[in-house]
Amino acid sequence: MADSTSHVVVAVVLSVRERRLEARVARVVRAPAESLEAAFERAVDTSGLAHVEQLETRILRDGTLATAYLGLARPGATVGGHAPSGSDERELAAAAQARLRAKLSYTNVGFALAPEAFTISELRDIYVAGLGHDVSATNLQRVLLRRGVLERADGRREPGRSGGRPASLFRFASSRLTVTDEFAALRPRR
Amino acid sequence: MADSTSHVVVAVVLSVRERRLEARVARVVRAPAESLEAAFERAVDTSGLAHVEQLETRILRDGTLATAYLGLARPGATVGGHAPSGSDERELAAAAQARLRAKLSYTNVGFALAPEAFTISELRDIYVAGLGHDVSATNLQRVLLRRGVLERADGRREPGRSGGRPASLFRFASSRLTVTDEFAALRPRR
DNA sequence: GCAAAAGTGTTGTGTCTACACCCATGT
DNA sequence: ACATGGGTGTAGACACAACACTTTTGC
Repeated sequence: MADSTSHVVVAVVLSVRERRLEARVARVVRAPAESLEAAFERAVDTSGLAHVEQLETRILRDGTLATAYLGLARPGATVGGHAPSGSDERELAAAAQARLRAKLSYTNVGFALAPEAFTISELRDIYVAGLGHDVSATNLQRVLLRRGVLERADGRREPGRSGGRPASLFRFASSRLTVTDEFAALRPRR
Repeated sequence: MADSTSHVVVAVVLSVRERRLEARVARVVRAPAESLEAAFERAVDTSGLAHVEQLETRILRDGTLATAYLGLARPGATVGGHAPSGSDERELAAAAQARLRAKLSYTNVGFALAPEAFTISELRDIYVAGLGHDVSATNLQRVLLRRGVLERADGRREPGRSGGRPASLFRFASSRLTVTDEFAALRPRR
């Protein structure tokens, strides 16, 4: 572990469970001549991941060189790994959370945390967990529809025993990361 | 170089010269137990750099593990290194450029490319080079002043022989990276 | 009918682009 | 006087938050 010539790949996988953002961590020593992606795939079960991106490379407190990746899993996916433990893992988990938080605002990355179809309230819970602050379902719907991130899906969700209007279902229009909020400032002239 | 156990730090330094964005690249093998920052400082003259951040880690085509950094230099700083050559270096330079371009829009990172004091036209040239598209001096001034990124400096620039109104000087309010455009969307409720 | 949950209408605010117009200098 | 470059005024487009109101269900 503390071998100064070895290279470790750390996977930080985030997902929303029970309205909370959960982080799981796994690490693997990259074999010589092994690609970073291959090492990552040995670290976690990538079949449950809807999005992966590189986070950062640093030297851990024990002297190991480590490259961290962020993975996003939809609810219910089996992820593996363990809860972050130790300063390095906690810092990397925090970095992953910060990255997710920023990208939720200006990309469609929510697709990687949401199920296939969902109501706006369910999506709201996911955004609240990911962003760490309250979000209005009303405005969330309007913003994401206007940006073309969401589209209506067939069917509705029947209300529970306490009643209420049945909710329509929505889905993400794309499952590939795209930047949706071209910055209004300093954009090219038409 | 192609030793699969060695770790290389690649510095990509961007600066604006003659209204063009120029990239210089330097690389260094990181010594065992050497920090990433120390290796970076061996690669380039950091005294001329106003901002540094990590770009990405990848395995180069020759099999070497490489961690790339982006450095930004003000005009006239002596940088060292060489023009990007080879696919890897060109791709890393392109990644650096993309990163700069995005950050110019929503941070104050322009401070790292601009001299101490400058006219709006001069700043406009820097933004045009960094963004790769045309920018209106009128709106650039207003956006950056409104965001508090720029402030007025003392003095004016005398016109050249072709005449024209003398230009006032401005400076960046801060020389530390800050995100200036909190995304209007999905921001926390007050 | 009443409570609960979902969704729409509407208003106000802020930030941006575009462009007309005014200002200060050299020749 | 006129050209040149700097800077301001202002109008219009757009995206957002906030909140009142309507819709659709269970009980």
